[in-house]
Amino acid sequence: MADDKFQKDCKKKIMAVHDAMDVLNGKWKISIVASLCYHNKRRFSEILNDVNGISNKMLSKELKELEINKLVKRTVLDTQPVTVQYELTEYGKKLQTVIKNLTDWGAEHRKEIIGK
Amino acid sequence: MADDKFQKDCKKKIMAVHDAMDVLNGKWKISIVASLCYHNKRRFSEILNDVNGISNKMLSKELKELEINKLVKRTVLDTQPVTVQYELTEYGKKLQTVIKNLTDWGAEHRKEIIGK
DNA sequence: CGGCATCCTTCTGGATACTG
DNA sequence: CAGTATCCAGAAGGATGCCG
Repeated sequence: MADDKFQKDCKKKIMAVHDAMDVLNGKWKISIVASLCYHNKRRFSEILNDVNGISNKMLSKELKELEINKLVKRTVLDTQPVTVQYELTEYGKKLQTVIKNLTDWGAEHRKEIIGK
Repeated sequence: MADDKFQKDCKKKIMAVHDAMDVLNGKWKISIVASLCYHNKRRFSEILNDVNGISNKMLSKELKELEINKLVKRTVLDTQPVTVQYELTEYGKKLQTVIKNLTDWGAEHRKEIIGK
């Protein structure tokens, strides 16, 4: 039946979404990507300041995971003392649309809660 | 300086994204929303089947949280035995764009990993 | 500056069984 | 069918201190 095919298609899509979220799990990962999305190149301490409430341990850990998943590129500049720059890879940049949508939705959502 | 304003704007946007993810935290919430996004009206056991790997406990819990945050509407139909229908609220439907973007990205991402 | 190591608490979520 | 209850392991994540 065609229903069957439709059903299977939906499951596939839902799994795709789940896969996407697998890479973006953790309390801060999306915020980090957002920071890099809005700033292009960004240093460790700058991201630490961008993302409200994150600890250096978590930033370090989640950045590493994002790097492993090829969303983020890490560059060490040999200044004194050491400076490290992070940026989205071409692949990571494909999330920009998602981030922007989430930004809009989040801003609206905030109004919705504060409104009460 | 204008730089200062830009910086503040970015922080606001990043916080908005974080707010959004606050509502969508948990391992399964986005997948559940995706299921309701692609199916419109959906029963408890159907979602259980849609979302691969979720337990009834988690489904129940996360649906409740989504309901509290006004993303999902729950309707009990008085059939025998009881049937419960879930659907996105108008507000929740505003996430459809995000879900669709994530679906596309997730599908691509899957290729990327399997390709290796 | 950009981390890593350690400790410790809280939260997450799976398995299983039970209820109206 | 649509949940709830309990039990419990392991993961997440905060605080703090140390290092090149």
